[in-house]
Amino acid sequence: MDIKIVDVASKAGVSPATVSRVLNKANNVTLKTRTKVMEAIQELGYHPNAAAKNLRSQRSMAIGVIAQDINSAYFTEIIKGVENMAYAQKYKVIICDSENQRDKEREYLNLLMDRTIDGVVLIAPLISDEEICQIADKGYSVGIIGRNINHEKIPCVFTDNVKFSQQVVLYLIENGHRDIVFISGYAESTDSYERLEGYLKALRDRQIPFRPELLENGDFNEDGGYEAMKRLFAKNAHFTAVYCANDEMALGVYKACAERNIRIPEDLSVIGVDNNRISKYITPTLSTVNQPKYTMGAILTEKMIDQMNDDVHHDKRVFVVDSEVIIRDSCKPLGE
Amino acid sequence: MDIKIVDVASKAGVSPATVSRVLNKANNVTLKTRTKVMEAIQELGYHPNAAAKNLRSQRSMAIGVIAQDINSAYFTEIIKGVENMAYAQKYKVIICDSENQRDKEREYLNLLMDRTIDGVVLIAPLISDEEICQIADKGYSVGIIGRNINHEKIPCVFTDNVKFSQQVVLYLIENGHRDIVFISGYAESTDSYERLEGYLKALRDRQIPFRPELLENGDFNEDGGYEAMKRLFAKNAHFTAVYCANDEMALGVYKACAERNIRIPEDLSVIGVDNNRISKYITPTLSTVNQPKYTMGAILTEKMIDQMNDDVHHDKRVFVVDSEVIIRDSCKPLGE
DNA sequence: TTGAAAGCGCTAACAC
DNA sequence: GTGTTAGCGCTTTCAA
Repeated sequence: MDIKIVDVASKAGVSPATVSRVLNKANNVTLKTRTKVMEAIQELGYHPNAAAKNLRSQRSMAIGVIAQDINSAYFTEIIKGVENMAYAQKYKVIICDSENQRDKEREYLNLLMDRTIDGVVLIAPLISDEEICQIADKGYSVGIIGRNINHEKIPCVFTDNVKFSQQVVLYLIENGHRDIVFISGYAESTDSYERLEGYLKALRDRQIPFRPELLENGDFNEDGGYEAMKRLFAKNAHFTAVYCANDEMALGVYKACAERNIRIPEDLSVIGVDNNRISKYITPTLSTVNQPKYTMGAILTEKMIDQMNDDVHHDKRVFVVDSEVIIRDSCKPLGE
Repeated sequence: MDIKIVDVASKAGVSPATVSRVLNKANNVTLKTRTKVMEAIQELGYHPNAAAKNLRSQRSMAIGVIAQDINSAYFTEIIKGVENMAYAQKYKVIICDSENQRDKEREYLNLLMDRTIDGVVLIAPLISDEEICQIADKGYSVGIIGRNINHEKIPCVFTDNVKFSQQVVLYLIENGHRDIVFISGYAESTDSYERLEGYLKALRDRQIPFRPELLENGDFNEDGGYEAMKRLFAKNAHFTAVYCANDEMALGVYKACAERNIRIPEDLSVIGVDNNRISKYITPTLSTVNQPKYTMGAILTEKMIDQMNDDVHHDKRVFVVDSEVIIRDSCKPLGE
C-alpha cells in the first residue's frame, strides 16, 4: 500500500501513536484530536496494514475452521455459526476445506503455527486425538466440534450420538420392528462407533438379540449405502427396518430398494441421521436426526475467543447439545 | 511464537539471511549449508512467522473468495475450484460468506485494502460494477465469476445465460409447448435478466407472442417460486410449462402444484437452472441446466494468480464457458 | 556462497 | 492527552 500511519499523522498534525490510539479506540484521546484524525483517515483513504499490525500485536484476529467438505450442509451450517460469532467479535474466519484428506488437514493446521490464525476450530477432524492434544500442549488454541477430547485446554461441542441413536432404534422397536439393520460409517469414526453403540443399547434395552448379519458398513456415502443394501439382499437376511448412520447412506438404500421394487415404508422403514436437505425433498421424505449445527459452531467459537482473550481456563469446557429425532414418511409401524 | 529465524541461524552456525534463503528455496546455497539449516529447522520445530514475512515481502500469498451463501452448492463447487488451483500454487484461500448482504461484502473487501489478501474472487457479487471497477482502478486484484465487467484489469468467467436459456425454451417449444411461464430471480440480478432475455429470444425465434401475464418474479428462492405459482393460478392464466431461473424456485413450483393436484410432467412441464443436487432426488427428477462450476473457479483463479505475479495484462481476460441443458422427468411433449 | 544491516508499518512503554 | 522511540520477525540489498 501507499499511504501509512505517519502520513495520516502528519496530515492531522499529530503523532503516529495518536493515530494508532484512535484506530484502536483507546479512550485517552480528546474528541477534538480524534475528529481531526478521523478526517485525515477519510481524506487519505487510509487502511491499516494488517501484516504490520499482526506482527506488532502478535495476533491476527483470525480463526480458522477446518472442515472435511464445504459441499456438505452439515459443515457449512456449523461454519455459519462460527462465522457469525467470530464476526460479531471482530474476528476474521479462514475456512479451510480439507477434502477429507488427513494431509490437507495437517497442512491447514500450519496456519496456527505460522500465526496466520490465532486459533482453529476443527469439525470432526480426521487426525488423531493425540495429534490434536500435542498441538494444544504447545500452546495453540484448538476447539473441536463433533467429539470429546480429554484435554483441559480444548473446548468441545458435540451431541450425544449414543443417546439419539438409542432413541431412533427404540422408536422402531416400539413400532413393532425387531429385525433392524444398522449401516455404519467408516470404521475409524467416533460418530459411527457411538451410533452403533446406541443401536446395540436399544436392542439390549428391549432384549432383542443382536444379529451380526444385520450390521453393514457404508462409509458414510450414498454408494456405500447402496452396496451395503445389496450385500444384505445377497445374504437373504430378514429385516423390516434400516437405520443408517447418516442420510447419504439412506439415499443409497432408497436406490437399492427402488431397483428391487421394495417399497418404503410399506416393505421397509428407513431412518437416517443429519437432516440433510434432500431428506425433506426425496419421496418418501426421510426420517432423520437433526443436530443444532449452527448453535454448535457458535457456542464453540464463543468459548474459544473467550479463552484466547483471557487464557484463563475456568468454567465449562465440554458442551453436549441435544439432537432431535425427526420422523417423516420413510417409516411406519410394522404390519399396519 | 517462541523460536525464530535467528535461533535457527545460530543453531546451524549461519546467518539469518542464509536461513531465509533456504526457506525460500534460493539456489545460491550449498547443499551442505542447506542440510545444516534444514536439520536445525527440524530439531527446533521452527515455523516462519507469517505476519513478519507478509510485512516484509508485501504480499500475503492468500486470496479471498466472497460468496453469497456457502450453504449453496453453486458457490461451494466454484470455491472448490478456486481452492484447489490456489493450493497448487501455494496460495491460501480465505472463504467469506457474505450472507447475501451488500455490507458484509464490502466489509470483506476490506481484506484487500488491509493487505490480508493479495486478490479477491467475487462470485456473483451484490455490489455494483462501478464499485468493483473503482477497486480495480486503485490497483487491487479482483476477478469475477458469473458476470462480465468491462474493465481491462478484471478477469471474468461466466456462462452464456442468454444462450442456454434460449435452448431451454426452444426445447419446450419443440415439444409442443407455447404457453410457457418464466419465473425470474430478483430484479437487479444480471443472471435473471439475461435468462429472461433468452426466454424472449426463443419465443421470438418461433414467432410466439410474448404474454406478459406469464412472467413472474420469484426472488431466486423456493418460497418465491411457490408464491409466483399461486399468483399465476389466481390469474387463471393458461400455461403448459414453467421455466424457472433457478432450481430453488422450481422446488416452490413443485410444492404449489402438489397442493393443487397438478401433476408434473403430465399437466405441467418444469425446468430449472443450477443442477442443484436436490433436482436429481426429487420426484419427478427436475430438468435443469448445469454450469461447469468447478472449472469456472479454477480458470479464474489461475488467471488471477498469473496476473498478480507478472502484472502484465496480456492475453485473454474474458472466459465464457458452456452450460449444458439436462432433461429429466419433469418435462414431456405436450399432449403425449 | 555467505553475512551485516536496514527497514517493511505498526503498537506499546515510557516520558512529558 | 500526546509524542518519542524501540522493536515485532522477516527479507533483501550490498559488500565481502
